[in-house]
Amino acid sequence: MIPRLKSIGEIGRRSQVFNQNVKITQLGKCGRIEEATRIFNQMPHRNTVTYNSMISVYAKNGRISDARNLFDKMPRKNLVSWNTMIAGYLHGDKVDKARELFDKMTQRDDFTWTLMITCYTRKGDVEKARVLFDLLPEKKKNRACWNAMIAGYAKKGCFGDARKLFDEMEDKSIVSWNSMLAGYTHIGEMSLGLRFFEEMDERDVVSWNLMVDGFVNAGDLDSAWTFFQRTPDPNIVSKVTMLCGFSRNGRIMEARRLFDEMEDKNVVSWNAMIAAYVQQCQIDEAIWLFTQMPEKNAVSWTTIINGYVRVGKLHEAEQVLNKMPYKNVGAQTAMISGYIQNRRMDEARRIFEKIGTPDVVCWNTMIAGYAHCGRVDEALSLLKRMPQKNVASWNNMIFGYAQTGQMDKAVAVFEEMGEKNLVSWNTLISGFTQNGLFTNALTTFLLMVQDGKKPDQSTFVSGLCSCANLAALEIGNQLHQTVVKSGYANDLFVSNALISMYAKCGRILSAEYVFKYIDSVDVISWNSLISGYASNGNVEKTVKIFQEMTVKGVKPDEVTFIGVLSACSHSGLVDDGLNLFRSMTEDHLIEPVAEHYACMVCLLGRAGRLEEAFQMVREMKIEPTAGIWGALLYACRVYGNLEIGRVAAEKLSKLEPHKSSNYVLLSNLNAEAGRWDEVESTRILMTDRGAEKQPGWSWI
DNA sequence: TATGCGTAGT
Repeated sequence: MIPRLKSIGEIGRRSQVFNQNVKITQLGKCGRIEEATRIFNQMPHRNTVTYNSMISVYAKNGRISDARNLFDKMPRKNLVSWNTMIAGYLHGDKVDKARELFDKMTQRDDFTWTLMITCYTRKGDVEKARVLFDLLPEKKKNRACWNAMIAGYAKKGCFGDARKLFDEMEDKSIVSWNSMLAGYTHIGEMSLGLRFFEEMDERDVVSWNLMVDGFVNAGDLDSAWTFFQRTPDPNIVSKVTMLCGFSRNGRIMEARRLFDEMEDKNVVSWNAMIAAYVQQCQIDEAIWLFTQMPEKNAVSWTTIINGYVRVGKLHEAEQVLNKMPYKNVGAQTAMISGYIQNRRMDEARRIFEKIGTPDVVCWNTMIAGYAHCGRVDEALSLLKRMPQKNVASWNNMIFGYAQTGQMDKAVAVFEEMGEKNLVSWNTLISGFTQNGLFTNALTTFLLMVQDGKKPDQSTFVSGLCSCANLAALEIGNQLHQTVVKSGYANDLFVSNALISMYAKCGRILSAEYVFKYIDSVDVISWNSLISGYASNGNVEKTVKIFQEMTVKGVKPDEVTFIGVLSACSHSGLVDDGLNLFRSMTEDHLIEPVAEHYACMVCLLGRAGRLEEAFQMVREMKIEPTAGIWGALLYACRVYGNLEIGRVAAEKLSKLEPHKSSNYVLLSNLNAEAGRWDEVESTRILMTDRGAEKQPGWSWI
């Protein structure tokens, strides 16, 4: 009797453990980690599967350290426990940790190998993945390993290597075909993708989804929609893919219709819909959906925090973060970005320091924050502390140095870093351009192309801007041809840079030609053309285009007025200039900046109306810059006004103590007035301050 | 009932 009773108890206990294990896994799949944890903690008996399930739940929900703690303290590990922990590291992007466990294992199965290979391919390190693949004994090489390796190559765009393995593979599965297809669609090679898709022996819903996603990413929403509608049995992923396609193209109504028609909504589809509204800054609708959704996960909370950050409601974002049941790194990073966007670096830093193990995105956000506000030293000290840097970490540092004009250090970082991506090159090139090192910018452009990188919008804009400033028409022309060949001819930013380049190289008709062929011009296009005519000295055309712009309902901005006012100044149209200046402040409510004042001082000064110019400088709301005093001093020199000239020279000697031209102007002014003693003292002052006159250098 | 390969959401 007694043994039988005991065994019934045993059976009951086992089935209870079994059921609870299932429950833990199910809860984990819905992101209900707290409930899973509670069940786990309250279980009177646990077996190895219980621990493995709980580890997997933690790892897949971003709580990798909780997973590891459990792994370390569990009583009896089996091979699945080790594999699950490696899978956790794969999920959390921690290759080194995964490799550490992999190396410690005394026994490995096909799961172990596939996991480790995938760890490397996710990082794009196909070489290391291939080493493992080749090390793997033939009898353990199953389809999953092959597929992982093929997918690794394909995603990196190594179609040759992928195809070679694919052709070698004997028992191809639908996953093998889809892995190849994903390579094409991911890179945006949609014509190759389409050809491969048509060659496929069998297709499943994933194949169709890949095509839809590929077309969405390529911006071809019509084809995406066609493929979506042709999909035999669209699943939730198909619908979310299409929904995001609409959302990314601002077609929120169509996205919403798709969402409303979905009968099988899950947490991802809710999150996607919420994200769509966040992207449109329709935070109220996002919040409404958030309150309505049946299950929320970390992504839902993070999306809402991001939404509030986007519309500048930091206080609300803080409240959401406080209410969030388990604050993951992603959500805290969203909050950090919010503080950074509002220049509240100390608060950003406080949150950052509280996070136990910030991930690479979080570190990079912080570093980028410091770089953007010019606090490069703090950025650098974080970079040094960072356990694992990626390309973006280094890129942020390059950006920081470029921002603060330290191009030598930017170059040093660029040379020190290992793998460089397009952003690394672009950051360096635009850094050179912004710091006036135009030749370096163009040389780097060339090196980049030689390195096999394809220039993009940003590269072309920097390159063209450099040509503009160097008046390098020939290179500019070559760049224009490359722009057309690379398919950026319809890009607004590139077109604007082309207008500017042609205008500054004196080819105003070419500039106008580019302007005419832009689909929808923006204020920058108009400004480029206006400044182009202004700097070519054609005041009639400048004003005419300005009028055309206003007639077409484009609102001029401060740059527009710099162009128009400088044209007036060059042509001596004093009254027109004064009227425009008044219209700018009174009709267009544009607060004048230093450049506007410099134009006005120049305008009045050239006309000899020095008193008015001086009065304008004294009455300006902002601190006069060296450029403004310089313009005044120059005018005083021309008209021999010693009194105002001295004031201007005095200010200039404080603002630019090392610039020789300032002293030369004052000295010439004194000489014309016959004040030879002053001439001498100015020259002594100039030598004392170390301002050397450069031969052949003129103020203009 | 726990772990791997191809598709969706921050």
